[in-house]
Order: sequence, then structure tokens, then C-alpha cells
Amino acid sequence: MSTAALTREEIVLRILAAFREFGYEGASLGRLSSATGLGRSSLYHHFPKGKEDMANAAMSAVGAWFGENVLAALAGEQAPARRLENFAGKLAEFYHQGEASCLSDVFTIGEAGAVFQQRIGERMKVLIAALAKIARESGVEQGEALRRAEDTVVRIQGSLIVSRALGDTAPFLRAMAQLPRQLLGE
Amino acid sequence: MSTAALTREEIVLRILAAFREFGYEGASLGRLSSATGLGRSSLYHHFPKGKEDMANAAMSAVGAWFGENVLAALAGEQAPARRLENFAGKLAEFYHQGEASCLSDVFTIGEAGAVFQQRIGERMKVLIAALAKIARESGVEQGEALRRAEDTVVRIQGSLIVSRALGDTAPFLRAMAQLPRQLLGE
DNA sequence: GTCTATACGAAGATAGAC
DNA sequence: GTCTATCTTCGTATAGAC
Repeated sequence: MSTAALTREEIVLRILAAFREFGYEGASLGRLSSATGLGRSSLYHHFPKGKEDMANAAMSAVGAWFGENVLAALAGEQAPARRLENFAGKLAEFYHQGEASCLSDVFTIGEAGAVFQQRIGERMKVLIAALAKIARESGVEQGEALRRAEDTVVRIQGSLIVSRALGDTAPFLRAMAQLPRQLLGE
Repeated sequence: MSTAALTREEIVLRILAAFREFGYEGASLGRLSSATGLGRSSLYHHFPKGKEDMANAAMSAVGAWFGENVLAALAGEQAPARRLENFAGKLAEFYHQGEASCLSDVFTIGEAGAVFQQRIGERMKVLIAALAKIARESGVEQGEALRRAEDTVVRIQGSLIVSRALGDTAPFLRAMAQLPRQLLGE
């Protein structure tokens, strides 16, 4: 509490975790305060505009981590199948092996959607395009590559929902294991 | 407002729509009041335990409609592919062509999850079993049938999330169009 | 940079009139 | 069965001390 003050990055990561668990409207300042160990007023010191500022910081943190890890795995030098394995590994890390939710889900519900849906949609399109590019590199025809890329993102999102509903991460882990084959064809 | 009093069924349907749009915690009594046209106290007359009662009523309404329409389509007399087409049509109706969310999503986030996740998981297992049964009838081996059934539910859920994030129902509609082939094999 | 104190409206819930 | 009034707690936000 005293000497080990949290860096802003650590604070944002804890805020992000609370948003993923409770959703935008469910993540009250009280819960965000508990999650960070900071008083409500301290949160306002770091995020003057309150909750929306915190959600924006969470969005930025996810965007940065995604770019440096998930998208970076797709842009590697190895063979397509190998890059997709690395990509799936980074996704599994990002989603805590299927136990954590995606902001593309929780930030597109209710009033948060009005603020974040568009930005989330743009990011999702970037991811679909990156996946389609890899399929193209493997010889898949353009239209088919786009469909498979979209289906891959659909399966990532769907397996997270099904895993959460069933209380069992197996559907997500299976989706990650099959991801390279799903995109490149079997 | 005066002569055309809402039936309980109509009230519950409006409450359900509000939960699907705003999520459990986002659907405040004020929003539920607006959605139904009833004052907050009138809501308590119909649902004495408040919001949780309303959410339970919404869950029951969905369960009944799903059983009588969606699951009934799967249990029909026609050929498997034909039943799956009917099933996909009922799903499209239920999800408003991909514009409405699923309670399996919004009721498994945050504090609602503690109350509803288990029941939702049970229902999802029933659906997966019903889909696997149809695949079995078409000659698909048991283990493969279960995997395809799970993948089908994953795709339904994922396509709803992706459609919502992109602001475009095309991914959901494509999932519905391909549903029979996805389950029975191509 | 974090705390205590405080304000204010929203949210959830209840009592009782009509 | 719906309304007005009321109550309490929670959620958001700010001021100012340390």
C-alpha cells in the first residue's frame, strides 16, 4: 500500500479487468475502487472525467497490447500456419485461457455501445483484414479468405460466450487449437 | 393507455427487450418503466421482488418461446436439413435478424451471472444435445456430432457479437444460411 | 497522489390513496 | 392495477486537507 505504489499501467490493467468482469454499467466506481485499491477520489485524480475516462484508458491499453502481441504475431516472418499458432497462443493469454470476456462484447451493450461500438467495429475490421491477408498468402482466393477470416473472429467471440455460459473453457481452447486449420483450410 | 391495458405477456416481452438492449445492470427500473409504459410501483405490483423477478420472467418467456418454436423446429418430422432450415428461420426471428442480443450473453456478465449463468448453461447444453441428435440421425459419428453441435452454437453466439460490433447483421445472416451445412457436413 | 468529507441525483424498494 | 409520495442505499462527482 505504501512503498509499492501502482503505476498508471497497473491501475489501468485492474480497471480493465473490472470492466471485463462486470460490464460497463456494472463496473461501478465502488467496484473500480476495490479493483485498484484506490479511493474514488484518487480515481478522479488519474481519470478526471470519471468512468468514461477509465473505459477509454482500458480501450487504449487493450489496443496497445493487441497491436504489440496479437497483431504482431500475425505479421511475423514464419510460415502462415506457424504465425496463426502464435496468434492463437497470444489470444489464449489475452482471454485468460477463455475465462475473461472481450470488450467487443461488454462494451457494445447498452449505453457503452453508443460510445465504443464504432471504435470496436473498426478494430474488428482490422483484425479480419489481417487474418484474410494470411489466408491469401496461403493461396486462398480473396472472397473465401475474407469469409474465413470473419468466421475465425466469429468463432473466437462465440467460443468465449459459450465457455462463459457453460462455465467450462473447453470450447474456447478447442477453438484456439483449431484456429490455423479453420483459416487455412483442412 | 386506458382501454388497451397490456397483458402480462406483453409486459414481459417489453421487459425482455430492455434487458437484451441494456444488459441486466444497465436495465434500470427507470428504463424498464419507459419500456413498458408502467410506473415503477406498477412494476412492483407485477413483480414483487423487483428487478430479479422481472429477469426471471424474461428468462421464462424466452424458455417457453424457445421450446415451442426453436426446439420444436428441431423435433419436426421432416428431413434433417429441412428441420435445420426451419430452426435457422426461427432463430433469425428470435434474434430480430441479428439485431437483438442473447440472454446467454447479457445475463452471464457481472452480478447477473451469479444468478443466471447456471440455468443458461443447462439450456445451452439441451440445445447442443438436440443439435447433436440431428447430426447423429444424418449418420454423423457421435463425437463428431457433439463437436459440430457445439460449433453451431458457438457460431450463433459469435455471429451475434460480431454483427453487433460491426453494426452489420450480415455475419449473423450468413451464419443462419450456412447452419444446416455446418452441422450436417458439406 | 491519496485521503476524508460532502453534495446530489439515480436506483431500488415500499406504503398507501384512488 | 396504477398512481403519488416517501425512504434508503448506491453511484457519480467535487472540494479541500494532508
